Amino acid sequence: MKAKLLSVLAEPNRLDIVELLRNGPQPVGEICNKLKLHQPQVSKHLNVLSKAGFVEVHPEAQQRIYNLRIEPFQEIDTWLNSYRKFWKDSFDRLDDYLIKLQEDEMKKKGKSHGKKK
Amino acid sequence: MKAKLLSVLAEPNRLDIVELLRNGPQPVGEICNKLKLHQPQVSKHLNVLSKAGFVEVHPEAQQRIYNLRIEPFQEIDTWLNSYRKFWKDSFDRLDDYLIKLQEDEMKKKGKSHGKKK
DNA sequence: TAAGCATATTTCTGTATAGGAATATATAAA
DNA sequence: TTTATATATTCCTATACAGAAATATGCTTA
Repeated sequence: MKAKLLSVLAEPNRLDIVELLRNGPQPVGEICNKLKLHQPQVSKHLNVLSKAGFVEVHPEAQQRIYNLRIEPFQEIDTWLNSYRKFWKDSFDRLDDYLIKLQEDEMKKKGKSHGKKK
Repeated sequence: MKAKLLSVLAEPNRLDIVELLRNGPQPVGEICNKLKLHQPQVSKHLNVLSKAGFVEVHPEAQQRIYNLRIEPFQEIDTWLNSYRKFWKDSFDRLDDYLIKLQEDEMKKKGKSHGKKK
């Protein structure tokens, strides 16, 4: 995972553009109108998004229709996966803690759900 | 989803710190050594991470042990969810396209898997 | 209380980049 | 071929922020 990929989405207007494009492909003008941004800025942001692989463009007459590409999101998803193990461990530890409380308090019945340690 | 959250991870050294903390809690000095960073910079990055909720600290004698918190990652995960629908639609459209090719080519058997349109 | 280690904070500087304004390019229509 | 529309590009400026160096704070032990 490169920080560069995240930095592209870390700019508020750029993130807005990406979120807008979730609804489907849009020409530049539409994006300007909906987000109340000036055209040159939108073009520049789209250029950055394009270089990072977040969007692709399809010319249509004088318009240029931009749409999202899934690959970078999948890359982020894959990266997040390496943290899911960490979450699970966290929950295991919480689980251990709750079970310990339970045992300390009443020492009567064993655990009812999975526990690793 | 706030761009602010992503911007915190978009800084390379900060991302490195986060990735390091996946392996477990670490005192500041350890982080400095392992990442070859100067202590004041690490403290400042940790401060940013802390304010954004990515880490929490537990003092231990003169040391301060930092560890990851799961909430911001869950937030990112939730945000990514809203793009999974988009992926699915993308795959559906690819599916449609492949099916259409297939039909155009041989017009014999119907589809064998889910199709929305 | 003094001394030592671990960490935090402050100040300064350089750099990257987002936005504004003007202009260039490309396609379509008259 | 001129004009209009849609988008891209260039140049400039201001701001945010990461790193360096120096210093401050806090905890521990003698």
